[in-house]
Amino acid sequence: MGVIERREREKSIRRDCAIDAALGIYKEEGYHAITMEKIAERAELSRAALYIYFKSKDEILINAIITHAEYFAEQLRIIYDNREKHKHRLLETMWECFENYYEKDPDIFNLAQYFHQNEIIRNLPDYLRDMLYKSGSNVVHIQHSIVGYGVDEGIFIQCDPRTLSEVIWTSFLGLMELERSKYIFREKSHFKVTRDLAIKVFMRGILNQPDKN
Amino acid sequence: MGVIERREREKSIRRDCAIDAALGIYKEEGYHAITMEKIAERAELSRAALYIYFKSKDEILINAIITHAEYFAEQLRIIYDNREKHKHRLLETMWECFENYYEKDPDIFNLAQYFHQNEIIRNLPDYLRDMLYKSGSNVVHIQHSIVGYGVDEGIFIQCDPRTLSEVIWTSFLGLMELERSKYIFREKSHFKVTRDLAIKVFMRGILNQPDKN
Amino acid sequence: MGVIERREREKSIRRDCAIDAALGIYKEEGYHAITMEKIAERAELSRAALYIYFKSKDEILINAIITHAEYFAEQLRIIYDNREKHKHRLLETMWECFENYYEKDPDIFNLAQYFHQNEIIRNLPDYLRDMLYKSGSNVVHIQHSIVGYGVDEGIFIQCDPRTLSEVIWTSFLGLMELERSKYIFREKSHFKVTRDLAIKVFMRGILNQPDKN
Amino acid sequence: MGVIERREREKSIRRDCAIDAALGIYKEEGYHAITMEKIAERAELSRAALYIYFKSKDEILINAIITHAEYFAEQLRIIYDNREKHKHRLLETMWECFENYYEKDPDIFNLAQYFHQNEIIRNLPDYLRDMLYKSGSNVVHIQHSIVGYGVDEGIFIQCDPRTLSEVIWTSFLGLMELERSKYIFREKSHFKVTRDLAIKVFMRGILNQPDKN
DNA sequence: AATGAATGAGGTTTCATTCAT
DNA sequence: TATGAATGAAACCTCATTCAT
Repeated sequence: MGVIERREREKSIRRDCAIDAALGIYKEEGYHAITMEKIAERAELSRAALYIYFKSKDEILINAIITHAEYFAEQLRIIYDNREKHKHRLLETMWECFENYYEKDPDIFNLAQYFHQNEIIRNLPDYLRDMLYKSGSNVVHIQHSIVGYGVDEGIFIQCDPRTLSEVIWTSFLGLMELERSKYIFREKSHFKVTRDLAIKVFMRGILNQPDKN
Repeated sequence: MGVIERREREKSIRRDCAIDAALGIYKEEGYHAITMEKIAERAELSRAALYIYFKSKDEILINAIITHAEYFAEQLRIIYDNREKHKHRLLETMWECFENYYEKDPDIFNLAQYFHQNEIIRNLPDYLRDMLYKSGSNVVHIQHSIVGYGVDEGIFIQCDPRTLSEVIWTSFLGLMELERSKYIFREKSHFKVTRDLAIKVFMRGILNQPDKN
Repeated sequence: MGVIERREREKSIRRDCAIDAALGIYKEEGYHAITMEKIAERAELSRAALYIYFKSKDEILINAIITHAEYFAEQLRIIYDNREKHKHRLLETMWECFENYYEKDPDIFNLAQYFHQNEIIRNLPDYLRDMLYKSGSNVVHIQHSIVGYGVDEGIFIQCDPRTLSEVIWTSFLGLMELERSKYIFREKSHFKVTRDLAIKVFMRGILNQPDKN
Repeated sequence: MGVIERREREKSIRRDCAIDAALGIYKEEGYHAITMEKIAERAELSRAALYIYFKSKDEILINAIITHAEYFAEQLRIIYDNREKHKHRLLETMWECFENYYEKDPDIFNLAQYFHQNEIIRNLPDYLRDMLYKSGSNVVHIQHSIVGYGVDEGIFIQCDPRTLSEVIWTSFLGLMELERSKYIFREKSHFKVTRDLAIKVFMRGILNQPDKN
């Protein structure tokens, strides 16, 4: 038993190695540069060995995304569990959580967005699509719960909580996309300024009594 | 003379054909599926002929984006020129313009966002990067002007117009990114609902006297 | 008649233009870089127009070589015609002629050698091979005559004049090949020194009474 | 261990196969006809497999040249090591060595000359240029040593040995170039006659006391 | 006579994946 | 379990040449 367990653990370590390798490449050289050869090299494995742990290249990437999403879901759950405590700063707390998620690993965040595009998903085999879907649903579900609480408590404006949840997420996404395309449009230093204004505007729009804040 | 003119027109038509073909493929099969062979086939040209009209595959795509951006800039300019008339619905008018831009060809919009990513731009030859940059700057410039007007007139909250312009654009971008990843998260019909709430929230946050609207 | 003549002359000028263009490219960028497009551009003609004056790309190049060879043959003929005068410096005079030929246009000289390679010639259509052959024979023939005179007069060592003619030519060729590959083996400044020693050695080997010189 | 060794040997064999294939094509169809597809076909490998063993097409050819040059350098070294023994026939011995080198594989010899041309080298990546350069330098260096010995011992005429070494090499090169272009100018059978005269003339020019020989 | 447009054929290289060992 | 070797399939791009006008 001990042997089997150890093996399982080793296997799991190797999987993580490969996932990290893939992300490292994404970070340094971009999506196009992720090749099985490079992943293998970084993970100190042979290319063929990767296929022992993963069925395909996409599976590696999807796993990277899911791992990250799980962390995100956890953080959101913590907020929900302590919702009473966060009552007076619910929106800010959510944003901070989003930003943590992003900042923990901006590359993986972007990779996730990349994969969530229609085009990519369409060409995925079913089982990977399902993995992605489940992981995404989970996150969405907790977000809904938090926003639902905010609406119920009269913290947010009165509306359908699922929809509002999407709007909040949306406003964050847009900011990140701006950040992503910063190269072409704007100097980097300006980003924080834009972010701050975005939050301000947003709070004004969503909170029931923005003045109070 | 007539001959030269006709030739120019034909040439222009063929260029457009190629661009359309590329977009068609993007629409149906996604970015990765765009190959010179497929473009050629759709445009009813040989692969080699494409290289008469464009120096490279990227040039085709960049041209698609720029053409579209020019249309967008034009629409924005019209708004600016008639800013007095739009005074009472300035934010809505901008949003409608954004949506028109998006809806005129959602694929090209997405393609543009795709190309604006750091990773992609980094690997573009200088002359294409410049084309993209100029086209982008132009749009941004007009947006700034409109928002500047809104701030000056006290329609929008008091703040730096360039920053606010970015925030507005950002909020739209996020919505579009949600739309893009709709496949995984949500049923399509829900999009409009989310959109409407987003606008409402946003107007509340940006307009000086949201009640009046 | 005048019209026809003028046309002929114009045609001839255009041909020369194309030939010059091809050589210019060879000089500046090397054999691989010679493309019909570049030739056309330099000759201020369209690519298609080149095919009015020449049946193929090779024909242009072969013509370049032949034109140059004719000049060479002429110079050799002048030496032969004045052989009595050159009696006391016959070998030097020949070498000087070779060097003039080379220096007039080193690139075309090298191009000629290039084309004279088995591989290239084998793939030439018959009519071009014949042109090359005739032009080459002509040069060889005059060289033979000069060397024959040198042998008859006892200036050169006693041997078959055709063979000796080849040996002389050979010794020159080798030097040029060294020059051609100078990049890899040697600093340029050293070339003249090598040349001078080569001539000295050679005169010692060929002349009947080298001391006298 | 045995496994690793065997693998190494097999790998080496495959590399040689590819090199041989390339040379075979060069021999039969000329430089321009060398394509990766043909090499692969002859070496009974896939095109992609070639890229396991070599980084590029040029690398295959350069390797062919270097392998051959190493053999040449070895032969020259043997002469140098036994220089005392060869004292009375030093020049002839060198020539014989040159001819062996040439005859062992005339095609590779010609290919080497081809690559040593300025134009070709200019477009080579640095690491290949260096390989070529090192291999060439090595050969040149040993030649210099031998000729240096000949000059010191008073066998050759008194002069700078490096320069004389180049002159000797040059005279051989020229003969080979004649051979290469034999197709156009002369019947093959005549080559030996020319060669013999060339050597005779050359010995007369270079040796201190040609009569003695 | 002249040309813009078009193309067929071919070139090098890349990469995810498989398989024998 | 692990891997070195191998490959099929595809991608982008080039160029000499032809043809309709």
